[in-house]
Amino acid sequence: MPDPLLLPMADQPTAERADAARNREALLCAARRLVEEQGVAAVTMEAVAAAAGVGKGTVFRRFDSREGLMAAVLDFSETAWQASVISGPPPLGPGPDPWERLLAFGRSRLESTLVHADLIRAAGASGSRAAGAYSFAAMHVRHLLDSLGVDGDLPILATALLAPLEIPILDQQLHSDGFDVERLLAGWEDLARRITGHA
Amino acid sequence: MPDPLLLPMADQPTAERADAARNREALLCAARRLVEEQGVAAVTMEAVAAAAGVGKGTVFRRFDSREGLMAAVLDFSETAWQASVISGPPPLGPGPDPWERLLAFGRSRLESTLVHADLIRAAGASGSRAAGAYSFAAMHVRHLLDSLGVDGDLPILATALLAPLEIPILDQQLHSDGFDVERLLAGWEDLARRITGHA
DNA sequence: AATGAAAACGGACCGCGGTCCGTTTGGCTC
DNA sequence: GAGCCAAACGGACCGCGGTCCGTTTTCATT
Repeated sequence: MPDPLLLPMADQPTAERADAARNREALLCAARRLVEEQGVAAVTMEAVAAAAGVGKGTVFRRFDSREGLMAAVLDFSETAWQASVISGPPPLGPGPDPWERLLAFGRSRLESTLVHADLIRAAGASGSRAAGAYSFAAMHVRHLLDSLGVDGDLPILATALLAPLEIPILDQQLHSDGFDVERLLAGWEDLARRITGHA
Repeated sequence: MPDPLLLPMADQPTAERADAARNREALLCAARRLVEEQGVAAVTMEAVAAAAGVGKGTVFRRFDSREGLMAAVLDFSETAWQASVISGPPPLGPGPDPWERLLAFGRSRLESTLVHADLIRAAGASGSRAAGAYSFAAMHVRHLLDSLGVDGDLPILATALLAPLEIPILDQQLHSDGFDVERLLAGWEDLARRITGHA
């Protein structure tokens, strides 16, 4: 019988077994290498499995699907970006002027999305949103809007601001419509001005 | 030697051969039936080919890919909707008040997108945009914005208005964030008000 | 009607994402 | 350390999207 004094520790429901954790790490590592050496298209589940020295079934057990694996790879880069938004230097990081911060956010988000475009596309539905109720970006924008004294349905307005920066919309504008990045950025800042009512 | 007097007629480069046209029709027909009887997921290229009584290769020859086929099926419904926007009854169709028309457009577009959601997802990148330089919807919104006297980069502003009505964004808001359709619609109208500067 | 070349056809074939299930392994308890 | 069970493993297997290429059909020309 387990000691009842040890039970209330309430660690996570069931931790990951040692071999499982090791394999997860090896797989993520192999996937990252494949992405940067041969591009996203070359990242086959079988290739990743082989590169990590495990069976194909294991990849699926750890990441559910190719999209899940891509999302995990993406998360790696994404986390660094989030950190610079939360605690980096102004104007992107915390600073006195929310408006400047919003502009910096838009520019940074646009760049970051374009850099990881292939990965985001490959991550499918998991490419844009995080695990929690709101994605990090939505929460942040909502917060900035609040700081700017905007009133209205802030979660919805935040989405309206983020939507034109999502990959499907960017793809259309850049590749079908032929707009260039400068124009998109200027347009986005205009949109932000109209939504916030900022001078 | 071909008669030079007949050459300058300049009909379309090369018309579709009779059997090809017949098969295209049969395939589209079969695909539509499969969609409405068994859902989009059941629409396999092989299934469509079998239902139309042709070989699998023919389906690809006519529609390039599954996405292409889906886009063709979608186009069928889409055309009817476009007609009602162009020449239907107000407020969606032509009328005296562009603002009311814009609101009607948003509502109608949202509904239509949700109704065909599965098909649009299956049509991938071809799901949202048309063949020409601008999709029909973008052109229409751009025109309405112009009628309302909005100034700025109208193509970009039109995209900003359409982006929150695209499937990926709707999916996130409806399924991850848990917003309901009423709220999305109210939010969109607010967005339209802010963008146009309408009272 | 005969003919010849371009276009269309069909189905075998390939690669990849995803599943299944018999086998192995890690980490408990005694 | 022995023994047990849940968890993890691995690779054969399946279905589908997409390609390829030898065969058939259409149609313009004569």
